[in-house]
Amino acid sequence: MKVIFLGTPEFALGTLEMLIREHEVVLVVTKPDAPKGRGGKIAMPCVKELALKHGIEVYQPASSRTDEFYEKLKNAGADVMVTCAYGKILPARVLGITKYGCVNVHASLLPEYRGAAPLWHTVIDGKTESGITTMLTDAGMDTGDILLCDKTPIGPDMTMGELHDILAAMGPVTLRKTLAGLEKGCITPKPQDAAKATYAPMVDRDTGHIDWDKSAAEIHDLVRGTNPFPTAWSMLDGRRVKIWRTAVTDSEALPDEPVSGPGTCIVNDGTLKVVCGSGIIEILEIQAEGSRKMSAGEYLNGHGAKKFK
RNA sequence: CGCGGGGUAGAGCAGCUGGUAGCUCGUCGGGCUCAUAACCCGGAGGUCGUUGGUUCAAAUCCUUCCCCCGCAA
Repeated sequence: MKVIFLGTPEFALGTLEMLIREHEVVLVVTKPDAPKGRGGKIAMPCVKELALKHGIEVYQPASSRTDEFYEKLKNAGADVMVTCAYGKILPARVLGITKYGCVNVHASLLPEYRGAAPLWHTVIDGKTESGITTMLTDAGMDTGDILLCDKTPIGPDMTMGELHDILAAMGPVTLRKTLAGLEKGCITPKPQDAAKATYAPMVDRDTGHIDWDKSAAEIHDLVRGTNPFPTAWSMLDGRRVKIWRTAVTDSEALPDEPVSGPGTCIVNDGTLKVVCGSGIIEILEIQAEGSRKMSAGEYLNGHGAKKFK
């Protein structure tokens, strides 16, 4: 099939690769180049790099609501549009310009976790299962009819980054089946059960701010759900630290003396544990500002640890 | 030039109002012990990121470059 691909970040890479290999990608639409990283150097989306490597035309509009956008996509003469983490909403009139409509590859089990950041929220909420859902894009936010869905389990210590990689690899597989099914006409789109819908808003720095009043399990889920970005963080004795990896301790090994509430550190034998609203969490990997990430043991060799705030 | 912190023994840090370096962990040897990742004693290990300069003397002040990181976008 002739395909227009709309996507931006790394998550979309595998899917685009599959399309290039097995279909004819006539146009790649991605976000404009933007300042990135320290120093604010301008960088192109990685989807663009891949497209250019294969000599595919790249279109980077600032807005999708213009006539130019509409004309551009319509004139590409594609059979289907595929979106995968594009990052912009498509106006309804654009959705109808291709024979098979617009297929979205979404990283959650719809109708759960509609929206921009399903990967993060799935892990942060402590879910034990996720997957890839392909759907027919409609005017709403991930509200279209479901085509296919593949599931994958989430381990108790899996990070958002790990889930990202798993689902990024599953995306092309599910999409391949979806496109084949659409072509043969053997897929029946199923409406979503709106009553079960949940929403996954964008994550930012503040998403990773640890609230020590929460339970050890909730904090553990936040830590892995924000790893490697935006990373869970807290203030430890007045300095900002990122918490990279944690473990929920099963024992209630409280010290003899009474502790002064959530956030209190328990340092023992090169291990760093923290009292939470309920339960105790062990910090395995930590990073102070201006320093690289290190094990709790290494950190304790050079720093003290009294109280998180 | 977006703002800022930092590069000192294998690891993490202190020293930085100038006088050839110290702490915790690890490591090596010895001791104690029924035993130990515990404890005691002792040792090895650093051209203090790089360049140039100031000075009788620089890890410590100024300068060049390289690298790491936090924040902001």
